Amino acid sequence: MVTGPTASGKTCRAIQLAQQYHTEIVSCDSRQFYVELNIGVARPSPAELDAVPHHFIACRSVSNPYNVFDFESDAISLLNGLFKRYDVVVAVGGSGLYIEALCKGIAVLPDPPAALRASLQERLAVEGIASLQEQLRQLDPDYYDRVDRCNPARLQRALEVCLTAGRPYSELLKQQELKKRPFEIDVEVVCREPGELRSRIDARVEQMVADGLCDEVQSVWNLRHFNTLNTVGYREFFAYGSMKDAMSHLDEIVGSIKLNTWHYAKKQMTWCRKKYGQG
RNA sequence: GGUCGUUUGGCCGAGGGGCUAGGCACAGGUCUGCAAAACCUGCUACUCCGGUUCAAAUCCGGAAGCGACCU
Repeated sequence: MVTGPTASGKTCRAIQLAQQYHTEIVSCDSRQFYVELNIGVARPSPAELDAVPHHFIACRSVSNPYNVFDFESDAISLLNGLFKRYDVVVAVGGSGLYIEALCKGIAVLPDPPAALRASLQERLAVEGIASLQEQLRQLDPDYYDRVDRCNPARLQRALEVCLTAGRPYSELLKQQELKKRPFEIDVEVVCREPGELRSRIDARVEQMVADGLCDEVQSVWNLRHFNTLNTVGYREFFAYGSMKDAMSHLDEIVGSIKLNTWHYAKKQMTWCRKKYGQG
């Protein structure tokens, strides 16, 4: 497993390893799954994809979103197949949660009905966060004690599971055992000095623009309401009402993309530090 | 040289005698189905020197910087 912050050189390292072991690559990148997203998510180049067989690149549409659970089951069945042919398989990605799911498994939880999700969303808007907090406190006091109570996303998630299952979310999580994978996992974190990483990010953003990022954004403009497009490199354009409007502020957009990418990289480093003691 | 105005943290920016907004940046962190998401914590500044006052970033003088206009 090759991981690390964005723009650290994971793709390159993964290809190098895959060639060394004469094997294939499984991508664990929550944005490179999508066929519509290429330049802005730094998908490996055609030459790179050609050099080593890659899985889970451009295999889905933004309008048909994916989630960690789906990824975990797809990845495990894929790996079961690959391990019949290879002793080693290279996985690569910077999406921490996806990597954790692949390495350790993820709880099997009931699928909440879409209507429930929508109604929680509406309650949040109408009644405010306190209402969700109070309900969670009643339905799952244990989880209430340790969640980020000000985080609507977590509150909603916990509530939708509690309400769908009829049991506390924390209890369902506790029942999950860590899966023992039928293979060993070595994690390699690709590290860079902060200053160097920042320069690499800036240079990569410039390159994306030179490679046609604006055209790509234009091509997904009508898909912007999909959450998958709430992504650095795209949302900075969507903040403007139209592509034309955005283009007249391109310098500012490029500046925000660089900064937001840096923020993202820092969060990834925090995650790697906690999970793997590096980064 | 003169007149008027202005000076708030790394940056923007409110306030305007005691309670020291807010935002951004920066630093650290949380994490089991939207994760390139969402959220949390830290960071106490009022140009300088005097004065008035129990108390001054806030009022009064002066200095310096900046700006505008005048000569």
